[in-house]
Amino acid sequence: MENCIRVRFAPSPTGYLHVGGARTALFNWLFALRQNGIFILRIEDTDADRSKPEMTTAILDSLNWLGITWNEGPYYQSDRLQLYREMAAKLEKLGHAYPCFCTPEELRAKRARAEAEHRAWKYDGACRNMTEADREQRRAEGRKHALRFRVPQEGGTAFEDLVFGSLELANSEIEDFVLLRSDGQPTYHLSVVADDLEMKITHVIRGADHLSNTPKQILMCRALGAALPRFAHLPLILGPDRSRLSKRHGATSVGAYRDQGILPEALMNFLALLGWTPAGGKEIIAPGEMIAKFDLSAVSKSNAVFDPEKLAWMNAEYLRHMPLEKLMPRVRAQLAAENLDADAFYEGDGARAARAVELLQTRARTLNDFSQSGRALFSDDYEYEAEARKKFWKDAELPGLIEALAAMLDSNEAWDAASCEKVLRDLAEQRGVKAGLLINAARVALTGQGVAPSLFDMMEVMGRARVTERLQRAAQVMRGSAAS
RNA sequence: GGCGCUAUCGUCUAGGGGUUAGGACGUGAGAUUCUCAAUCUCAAAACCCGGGUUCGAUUCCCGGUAGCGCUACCA
Repeated sequence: MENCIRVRFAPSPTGYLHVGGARTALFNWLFALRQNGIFILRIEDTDADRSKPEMTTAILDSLNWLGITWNEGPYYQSDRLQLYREMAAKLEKLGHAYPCFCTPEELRAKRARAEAEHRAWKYDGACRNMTEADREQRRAEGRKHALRFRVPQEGGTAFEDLVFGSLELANSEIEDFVLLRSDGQPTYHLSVVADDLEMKITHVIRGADHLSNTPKQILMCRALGAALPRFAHLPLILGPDRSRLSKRHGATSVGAYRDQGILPEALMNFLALLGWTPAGGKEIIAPGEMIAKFDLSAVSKSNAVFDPEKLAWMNAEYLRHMPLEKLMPRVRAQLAAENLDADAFYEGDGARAARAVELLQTRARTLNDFSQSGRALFSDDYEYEAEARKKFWKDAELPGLIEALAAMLDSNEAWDAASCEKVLRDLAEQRGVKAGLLINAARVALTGQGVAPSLFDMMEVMGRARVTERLQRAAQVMRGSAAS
């Protein structure tokens, strides 16, 4: 396995897993599976102030929920500080790094001044060419120092990105960046290179926000005499206003979509299509097919706006086409979260519970719809929507008609959708009213809503006792509100 | 500001020197109908601008513009 492909996803636990991170994880995962490689999870928690352990848990949960699995890790950078210090020491010994005694305050001041004078600011190398004697003296004074990388002043750094193609940056554009903070903590640039090298990462697949960091990391690899990994940068995911996705765009975390009733397979499919088009152009695509078709060279170079509308459509698509036996457990879990129990409601008749779910299936956009707009199919505790009452209960004859309907249904021999429909249509004809009047009024009676599945299908599922009871109750309510 | 990257319908995208510039979401209209979905049909909707190369550019090159990224002792 010497030439094995190795990739990693390296989130920092400073927040929840957002959709951009999830997409990066997904592409790494797809690539690893496609190439028969190893997918490593690494937690970049070197910023002790901003990292939160509970965020790590949340990130792992989100990845698990999405079905993105890893072969190694999670590794924690905070456990690997020794490695970074050793690498820093090696770079310093080789003359590729030097101590910098400038304090953050001094640097901030210089930067502010440069900005005020509209000059471009880059670390000025104040400590770059300090003599060893000077360094010793400062150390003797007890002054803390950071360690900076000595960037070559000549030439440029070029690399071939698997997505963006050949790129080059003049070294003069790169400042002597910090490797080790004055408290001895490594910075991102150090730890990322140390880990990618030590973990023998072959392909660095990450967000395009790291594009401009890449030359720095390449310079470090070269200084160390190490082989370079390949790089593939992914275009960023933007909010509807084309700015980088952030909290103010509403739901951006994977967990938020889970809470909205989005299916993990729908979110995965949707994310896969953000920046990548599988050959063949089919949009609904199962993980196995994604893996088989995944190709970094087919990844787009331009940023993509996250469109929740399309996600919603795709989720509905998954909901509609999911086999009932797969859907049921998810709906049960969703109902349970709302303290509803389909099986108890249907007295243990699983087939009827499933039939109820089926009625809602083509109409549901999210899993949450089953307990929300579908509530009356799983609970006797539901409310009549004011708008529905206003629209469908306004006819003065309705209370009598609905009571008659209840009575006729109650005494009708058969109980199925077709016979319920016949009873209702016969009644409508007898009384000389349109069937639609009764149907719509009855729908509101049975569900409290103007919008619901087909009335007769619902009657069949709910059963005689419940239907007649709900109709009678509705007639009472109609009378009550007419009187008041 | 400096440096870099990117640029096809509102959005995700396909395509590519000669095409009626294709698909999907969304939008509009219609069919169906017990409401709403689903389903089916149809429609409107795009090559950022300016130069060059070429018989011919949306496609290739250059410039502009715009958007985004980086510009931390954040990652």
